[in-house]
Amino acid sequence: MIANAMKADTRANHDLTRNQALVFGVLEGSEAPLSAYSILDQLREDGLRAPLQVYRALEKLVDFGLVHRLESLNAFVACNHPSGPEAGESHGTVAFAICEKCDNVAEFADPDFVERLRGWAKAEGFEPHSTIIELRGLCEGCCVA
Amino acid sequence: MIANAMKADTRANHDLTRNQALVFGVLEGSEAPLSAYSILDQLREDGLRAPLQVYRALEKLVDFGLVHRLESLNAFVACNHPSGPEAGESHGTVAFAICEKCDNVAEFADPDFVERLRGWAKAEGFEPHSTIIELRGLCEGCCVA
DNA sequence: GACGTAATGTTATACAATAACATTATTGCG
DNA sequence: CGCAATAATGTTATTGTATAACATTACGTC
Ligand SMILES: [Zn+2]
Ligand SMILES: [Zn+2]
Ligand SMILES: [Zn+2]
Ligand SMILES: [Zn+2]
Repeated sequence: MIANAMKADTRANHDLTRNQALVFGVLEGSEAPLSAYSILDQLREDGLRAPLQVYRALEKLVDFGLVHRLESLNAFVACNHPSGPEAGESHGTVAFAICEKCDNVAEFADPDFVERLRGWAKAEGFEPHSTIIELRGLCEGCCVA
Repeated sequence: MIANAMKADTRANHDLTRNQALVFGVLEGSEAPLSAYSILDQLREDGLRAPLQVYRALEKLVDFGLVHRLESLNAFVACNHPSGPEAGESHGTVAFAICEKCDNVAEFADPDFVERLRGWAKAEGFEPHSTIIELRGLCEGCCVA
């Protein structure tokens, strides 16, 4: 699968440490976003014992652009951008659509939308260093049901 | 002051209970967003003892549209929409620009980019029930300094 | 006054994140 | 290699955020 090859690449590019690789692995294998503590629970067998070990790995992974933090959930997801993590996106603005029924998270970036936000900021003299956009609701599958 | 009169009106319209009025009062009097626990600290003299008393009041105030929750801060602010709380805004989409130096929060609503978001959602079949937009950065005053 | 509903008070607990400190790899260089 | 700088790890304790569960009290309505 091409997407997996790409992910393996970016992972290698960043030379993930053991803990980072473990945490990233759990997130990659999960459909839904996960809290740091539930990640920890899945890594007890691998020797992780303390929340801090997970939080430290997450911090790096977020820096690398491999993982996103969802502020409205206090949870984390592996990057699932259509064009792959870091394809010019990792340092751009991303938006998330979070289904409250099935926990699916769709990730997207709309340049026009971002441009409009930037326009408002500029007019106000506000200098944004990060932008959080999270839609909560029902995904297509859960909407009809 | 007209703004205060307006706020008093909306407060009266909702017939705030004692605890709700106390919590709202603290938020109105604060420049920066406040956590539930720091609100509680300011209300010990008034008889409040437990976090739940504050959280319950906050839940109602958010429902009324008098208060907003900032997801990226785990904190709350009194509504400061230009046209006043509930001026057609309370059930619309609002965005926040949060200064990380002085803690000032600017609240704004841009119908155009809300429309654009809605367009994306519709195309994806996603039915949003709430939208979170938070810009983190430096406000005009802190930007130059 | 009896009933349903909403608000309140209280205690205990769950969940999320960081502080502080000791230890161990890794890397780059003289 | 020997050594210093840097980054990653491990561990314990603590702080901060939010809710569960249950008992009680006020309030509107018939
Ligand atoms: Zn991404
Ligand atoms: Zn869904
Ligand atoms: Zn508002
Ligand atoms: Zn500022």
